[in-house]
Amino acid sequence: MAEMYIRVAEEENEEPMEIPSEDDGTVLLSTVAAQFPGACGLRYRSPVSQCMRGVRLVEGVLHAPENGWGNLVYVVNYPKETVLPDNKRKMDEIDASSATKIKRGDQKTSDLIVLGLPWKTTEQDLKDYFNTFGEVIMVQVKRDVKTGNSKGFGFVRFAEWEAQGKVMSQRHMIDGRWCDCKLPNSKQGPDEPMRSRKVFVGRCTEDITADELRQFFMQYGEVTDVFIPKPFRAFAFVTFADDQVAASLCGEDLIIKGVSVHISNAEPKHNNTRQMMERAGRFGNGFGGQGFGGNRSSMGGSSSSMGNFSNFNLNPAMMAAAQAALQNSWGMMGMLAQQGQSASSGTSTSGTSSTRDQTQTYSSGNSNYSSSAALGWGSGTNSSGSGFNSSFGSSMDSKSSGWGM
DNA sequence: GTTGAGCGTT
Repeated sequence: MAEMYIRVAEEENEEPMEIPSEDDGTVLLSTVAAQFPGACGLRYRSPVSQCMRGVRLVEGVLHAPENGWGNLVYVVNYPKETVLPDNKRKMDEIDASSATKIKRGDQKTSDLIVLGLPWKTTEQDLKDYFNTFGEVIMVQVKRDVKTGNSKGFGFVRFAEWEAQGKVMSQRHMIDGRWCDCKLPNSKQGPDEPMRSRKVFVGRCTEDITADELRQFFMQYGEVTDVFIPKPFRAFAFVTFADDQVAASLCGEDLIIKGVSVHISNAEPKHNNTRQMMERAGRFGNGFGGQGFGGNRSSMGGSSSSMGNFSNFNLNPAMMAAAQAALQNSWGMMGMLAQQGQSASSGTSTSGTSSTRDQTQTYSSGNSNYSSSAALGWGSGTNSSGSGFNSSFGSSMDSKSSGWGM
């Protein structure tokens, strides 16, 4: 497709500016932001539905609607104003979010996790499938060491960034099942603590599909994930590329397909050791976002960390115990309720929902427990943390925040 | 009916 121009304006009935597309017919968000600083996306009024529609945005690349860009006027989206206590920080955040940080050229590919693979899928199958998107330089299917059975997920790596972007932007039918490709947890970029990119969407009705949610929320900014629990539970999660967008929606009641849904903060998912460690740390003793494992640079500072441990009544042995307890998702309750039972997993899939027809029992080395009390350190109640509030407000470096939702 | 699946033996 040849280069062309699309018409972009700040408001629907303002005079549009012509913005160049790329050779492949896409438009870079950075190109838009060059004319409209701070822009985070585009929307347009659908001639058919007369509703505003979001333009698909993937990895900083805007994709034309189904029938091409046409002659429509596209309206610039900006992150919604958020109420923050001090102005300076707000300015910083707006600067950082203006798409200027999307540089082309230094975009290296990384492994992508492929979730939902059929048990029978082999590495050769994966390679054959993904080769249609670009040069595949690595595939893996993760298998149980003992049995050799597939664990139902794998990894793929492309030579080209563009292929990676394309693959992450869609779902994949592989050997008869829908699969999702995402950045693995280990590769998720640094994120400030307490700044979730994900929102909780309450009061959903069953007829609202994942795709409709994505289409709807695109008007506010790039949507990177949509999750609808299965079976139906009247809520969903929507993840944005930009935490400001997520924050700006919290507390709102929005109307989707005539249904009033309520947007609020997504509580951290509560099954990850690192997350729970940090949580536990804050909860119990005001040790702050540092966490126990301490793989961050700021920790090896001058005032010895051992000194800290004794101050807070934590010695390495206790940490090891805590670590062990937190390895399973029942935490301390699990330690008390050590009667091994096996549990079989339910099934659900992100994106457009599908069914995992092959049932699987996820049993790990440490047994699963029957106790049913989920640990309640979700809502950051507790007071003891005078040290807590002070610690995360300002600029702690945060490699992996553990907020990795 | 308002808080989610699964994440890498190197």
